[in-house]
This record gives sequence, structure tokens and C-alpha cells, in this order.
Amino acid sequence: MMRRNPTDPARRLRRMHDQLARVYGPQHWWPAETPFEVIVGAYLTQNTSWKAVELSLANLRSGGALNLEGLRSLSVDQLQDLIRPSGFHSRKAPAIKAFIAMLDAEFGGSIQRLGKASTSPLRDRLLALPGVGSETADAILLYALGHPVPVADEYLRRIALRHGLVNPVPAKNRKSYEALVQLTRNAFSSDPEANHAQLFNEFHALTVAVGKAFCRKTPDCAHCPLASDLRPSTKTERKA
DNA sequence: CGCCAGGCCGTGT
DNA sequence: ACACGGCATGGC
Repeated sequence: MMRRNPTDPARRLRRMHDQLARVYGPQHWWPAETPFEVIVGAYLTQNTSWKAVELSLANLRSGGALNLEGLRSLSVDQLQDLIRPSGFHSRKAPAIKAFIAMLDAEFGGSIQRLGKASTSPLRDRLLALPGVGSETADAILLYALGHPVPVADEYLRRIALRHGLVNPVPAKNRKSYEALVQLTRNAFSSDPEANHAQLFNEFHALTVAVGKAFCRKTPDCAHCPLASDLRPSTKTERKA
């Protein structure tokens, strides 16, 4: 019989993006005023709700520390104190400081210069920093520096898994992250003329929007706008 | 009160 | 290579 959805995971993911774009509209990500704020936010939001990140960002802003110069003038201990609300401060504060040290030592303290480096070596350089893994590196590349790289996160993993777009590989696996990135690239590769940075930007933002609402650890697929794209493989899932 | 959040890292197998 | 626990705080 004729299936109304394509079977190719990349095409299915593209359809899901289109559906989310219709439902949610433009997301205007990343929620920040400057590229530097994006970078700080990317560190702070690691395994942390954005609401908690906002508390830390407010602390930094009121202390005049939400910019390069301001953060340079803070000690690690002072920084720890300001970002305490978003957790893991003993790791995140030195990590942010290490980023600034790298920026100053290797790029003349210029984020613009940093962004002019070519994507692949730059990604490797970011990954070599403490506290920067795949997702943080890609978030910085895409949202702070405008490079056309997909960002995969826990929500995308859950969604892709639930929709059968990837093999049931466990989380926190480097290969599973790369598989999600590849899948996202494939989803938008049909039009090479398109602005992929913009597409990846919007797609990840939409993924987080739908993920926050319906794909937490206890998912609510019944009301999810992607529910019609689900392909239950079991009868029990069909019921849910 | 207990679980969870827009990950990452060190350690043990 | 991969699984697993620690990291810390605020929301709900």
C-alpha cells in the first residue's frame, strides 16, 4: 500500500521541520544580543534549563560582565559566583575563562577573527577547549559565528529515535551525535543553493521548541505537532 | 520531596 | 570503544 510519508529518514526529518516551521513560526535564535553572549550562554546551558541560564546572564549583565572586557576583569571565583544559578559553576567558570584566554592568545581577542577561521579546524580547536564537546562547539559555530553546521541535542536524539530515523544507539555516544548531524545535513541537502546556516539555525531552534513542550523524559506525544509523523512499530506505541 | 534540565569529562571495563 | 557517575542549582 502507498505510504503517505517518504521512508527516507532525511526526507522524513525535512517534512518534520516543515511542519514545525508551520506550527511555531520563526524562532529568532539564539536568544542573545551579541555573539559573545551566545558563547557564554552555550556554556551555561549545558545540561541546564534556559530559565536558570537567564538568572546567570542577568547577574553577569548587571555586573557589566556580559562582554569580553567585563569578563576579563573578573577572577574565576567572581565568575563562579555570578553563574552559580545555572549550576556546574566550578566547571563552567574555568571553561569560559579558558575560551577567553584562547581567543586572546590566538585571535587577538576578536570573535570576528575567530569566526573567519575555516570551519573544520575551528571546530577542532573549540573541541580541544575544556568544557566544550560536540554540541557546544557546533552551537558556537552556528549561532555565534554563523558557520553552516547542524546542532544535535538530546531532544533531537529523542525525536529521531522515537520516529525511527536512527538506530537505537545510546545517548552520549560520539557516533550517535555524528549520525544525527549527518541526518540533519541530509535533510537539507536537496537544495544546495539554500542558506544552510539559516536552515540549521531554525531547525535546531524548532527542535528545542517542540522538545521542551512534548519530548522531555516523559514525552507527551499525544499533543505533539509531529505525532502524525510517528510510525508506531508496535501496537502499544500505536495506542500512545 | 524527587526528578529533570538546550552536556562534558574522567575513570573503569 | 563504550558505559557510568560526578558535576550544582533552580523549576516544577
